[in-house]
Order: sequence, then structure tokens, then C-alpha cells
Amino acid sequence: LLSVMFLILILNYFLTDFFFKIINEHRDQQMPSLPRPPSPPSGSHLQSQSTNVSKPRLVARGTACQVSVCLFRNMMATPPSCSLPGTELLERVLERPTLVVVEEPKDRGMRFRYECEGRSAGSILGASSSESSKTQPAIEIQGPIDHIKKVKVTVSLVTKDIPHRPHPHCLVGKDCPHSSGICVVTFNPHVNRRHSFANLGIQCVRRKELEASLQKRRSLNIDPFQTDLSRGIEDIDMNAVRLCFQCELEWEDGKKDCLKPVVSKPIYDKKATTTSQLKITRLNLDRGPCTGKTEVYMLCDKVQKDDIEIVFRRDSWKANGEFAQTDVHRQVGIVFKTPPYQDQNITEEVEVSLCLRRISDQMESEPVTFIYSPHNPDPYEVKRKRKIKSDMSFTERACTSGKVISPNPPGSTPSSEDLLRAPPGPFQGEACYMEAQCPNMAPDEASLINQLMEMPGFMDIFSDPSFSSSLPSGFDQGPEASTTFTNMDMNSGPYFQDFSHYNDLQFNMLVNESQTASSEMVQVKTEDEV
DNA sequence: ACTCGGCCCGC
DNA sequence: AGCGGGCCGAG
Repeated sequence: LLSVMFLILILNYFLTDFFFKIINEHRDQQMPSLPRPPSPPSGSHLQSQSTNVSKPRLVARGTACQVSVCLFRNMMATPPSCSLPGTELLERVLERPTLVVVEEPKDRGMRFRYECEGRSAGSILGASSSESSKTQPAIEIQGPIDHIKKVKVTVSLVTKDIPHRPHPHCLVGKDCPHSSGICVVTFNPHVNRRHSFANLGIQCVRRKELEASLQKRRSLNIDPFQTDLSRGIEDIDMNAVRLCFQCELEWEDGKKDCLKPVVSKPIYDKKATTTSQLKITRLNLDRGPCTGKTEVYMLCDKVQKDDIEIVFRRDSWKANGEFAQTDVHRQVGIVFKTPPYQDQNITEEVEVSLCLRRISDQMESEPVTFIYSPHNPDPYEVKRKRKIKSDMSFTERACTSGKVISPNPPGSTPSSEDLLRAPPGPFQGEACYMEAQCPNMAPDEASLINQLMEMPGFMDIFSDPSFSSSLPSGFDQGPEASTTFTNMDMNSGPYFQDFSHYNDLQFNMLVNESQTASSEMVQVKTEDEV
């Protein structure tokens, strides 16, 4: 009888250890990145038992001899505090629930507040929180909870990076005992497995109080990952924290048991320039030629001039706006030049996206749209206008009387008001010109015709005898049509505006209207004079 | 000269 | 209470 009992005992241990092994391997696979937590000071029998697991691992592939040796050693190593029979122990291990963060905190929801800022430090919202429905960070006890009476969850702040050290900043709000810097809640998982943290604020400490804060945390015995040895106070990132949840289970028999600490995603200080949300407030131009080099003024939320770039994208194409650190104005403005578009032969406008990107963490702002327009070798129609004028026998008066005062003469520094006024760019000017010339035409039609006119050989099509037969019936096929093509953009049919009914004054107004606010007037005049 | 930390204040 | 703007001396 004795030997049978002994055998049962041995089997009991064997099976217990075997299952321990399986369970632990399973857990390791689940959380490979997290360091195994050391036993808490109040270490329960379960924790100390599981630390012996490495020995029975041999059991699975060892010889019979090794098995018995291992078992013997294991029995001897079993601490006297282990008062439970193996089966019950096994049952409890198998039944251990896990703590899961079911609602992460919003990563850039709020500012960390100093104690001196008084009142409350606000509440951390949930990641899926929105204007209409607010959520809070929440945890859930998942898995079997049959024999659990209640759970106690201690929340503290830890550093963003591994090893997660206690963070000097404090949690304040509901369930945070005064000046403890931590939050403690106890609840019955049978009533609700889930617990939301409704009022958790982050109160930051001043640098000079950093050490005192850590000391206080230590005195509360809060160091979830037992990192005390790895000290390095200076390099603590004061702008990012994680919530750390330590869960203590209380069983029906009054015994207690700790789960591995679990951390949330990082929470960043909304005010810190190094981690804040990037935002483009406005651009003075939203379009430019595909050749690039268009100077654009951007207003944005605070950035760091040495850690910011402007990214243009479309499909797989990506290029950066060009600027130097000195082009970043007091952290809130950037003067940059557009990069050339990948395709210099586009025939239609191309929409690309443009965003601010922080180099250090690859964080990006919401994108805004920028439009690349096709390259036009004579963008301001200088040659054409000169031709129009000479052909229509306009006097010198026509181009000198209509003086245009540019709001930003070259060389002057534009004020911020000028920036916001957003004068039309040269291409808007071009569109106006064509619109004025061809009032019945849509701007894109006009620009297409502009392009066609510029294409070498395009005019030759008209001298091809076979071309005339394919012309629309209304097209003027007068005798001079084949010889005076240089004039055809004014008098050759329905597709081209006839200027002959304008008098001098009207034509001047037309030209000037189209040119108003275009800072390129100086260039036009110079060319005219040449 | 510029940026950041800490603080104040008003909506 | 909660949030954001902004001031200003220190770094």
C-alpha cells in the first residue's frame, strides 16, 4: 500500500511538473518580448514553484535515471510554504486568468500638467475615443475566474522604452491616493471582468524633483519590472510614459497571487514639440509646375527645425520639399521649394499629397493636396502676347499704361499678412489670361490649346492639304488660312477668340485684368523692351 | 539667438 | 474642470 501511495505521489509530481513545462512554454511563446517578471517580494508559492520549472524540462527527453534524479531534486527543492497538493496547484495554474488592455490610452490626447497648474490634470481618454463617444483606457480579466474572489490592479507610470523603469511622472485623479502617484482599484471580476479608468491624469514633475519622485515610488514598492539596478536617471524621456498594470488575484481561500505586469502603448505629452501631433495650418500656394522649385510658404504647428521634413507623395513616388534649417521660421513656418515631379511630361494636372514628417519617429501630419501642372516652355505667354500686340497694331501705350503693382516686389520680405492673402501663383495668372481670351472655354480646354500651340509641328498639321477636309464645317477656310497661321489664334474660327471687335481700351483692360497680382509683370516688361 | 521648461491666465 | 495660448527666464 505504501509503495502504491508513493508511486501515486511521484506520478502526481511528475504530471504537475510536466504541465508546468507546457504552460510555461506556451506563455513564453505568447509574450516573447517581455522579460519574465521576477517574483514579487510577497512571492506566493505559485511564483516560487514556477521558477523551478527549468529542471522538469529535462523530464520530457531525459532518461529514466534523469527523471528520477530530477524528480527527487524537485521534491527537495519544493519550498515548505507549498501547502497545496499538486493537483490543486495544477488546477490553479491552469485556471490563472490574464490581464489584457482592451482599450489603449489615446497616445496624444492631452498635456502633462504640473502640480502648480492646480485643479485637475484632465483625464486620459481611450484610443478609440471621439467627440461624440468618449472612451477610457480599460483592462479586462480574461480566462477562468471561477475561484477568484477579487482582483486588485495597481496602475503606475513606467518609461516608454525597455526596460520599463518607474517613471517619475505621477498618476492623479480618482483612485489615486494623494501624492502617491499611482492608481489602485479593487473589483470583483464576477460582476464585471472589465474595468475602465475614468479619471486618470498625468501630472509631470519638474526635473529637479525627478529623483525625489522616483524615491517615493520606490518607497511604495512600485517597480513592476524590478529594474532598480539599471539606473540612469538622466536619460529618462520626460515626454512619454506608459501605463503599467500590476494585477493581484485574491482566491476564495484568501491566498494571493500576482500576474505578470502589463504595459499600455506609449502616451505622449501633447505640448512637447518633440512628440506632439504635426499639423499643416496653411500653404500660400497649392499648385505649381511639375518642374518643381516653386517657393511655398507653410504655416504649421510647432516643429523642430532639425527633425522635420516635407514629403510629397503620389502612388510609389516620393520626394522631399527642399529647405534648410534657416528656412524654418520660429518653429511655426517653413519656406521650401517644391521637388520636381517624377514625370516632366504630364499633360494634365496631377494631384499629389504633401505632409510634414518628423524624422525621429516617422510621425506624419494629415496630408494636404498639392497640384503639379504640366510644364509649359512659355508659361506667361510672353511671345504670344507680343505677337498679339504687334499683329493687332497696338501702340506702346497699351503696355505702359497698365501698370501693375505687385503686392510683393522682388527682394522685399513678405509680411505674414501677405502670406495669408495668398496671391495667385503664375499659373493661376495663366489660367486667367486664357480665360479672358476665350471666355467660352473651360480653363482646362484653354490650357490644352495653349499646350498644342506650343508643340513643334502642330501648326504644320494645318498646312497639310488632307487636314482641311477634316475641319468642322464652320471652320474658316479662307485663302490666307494656309499662309497666315501666325495670326490664326485671333481670327481663324470658333475655337479662337477674335479680338478685332475690341478697342484699345478694352483690350488693355483685358490684358491687365488677367495680369493683376501677377508678380511676373516685371519680367514681361523686360522681355518686351528687349 | 533660439528653444524649452515651467508657469500663468483666460475662455 | 479642462484645455489651449502664450509669457518669460533659464538653459
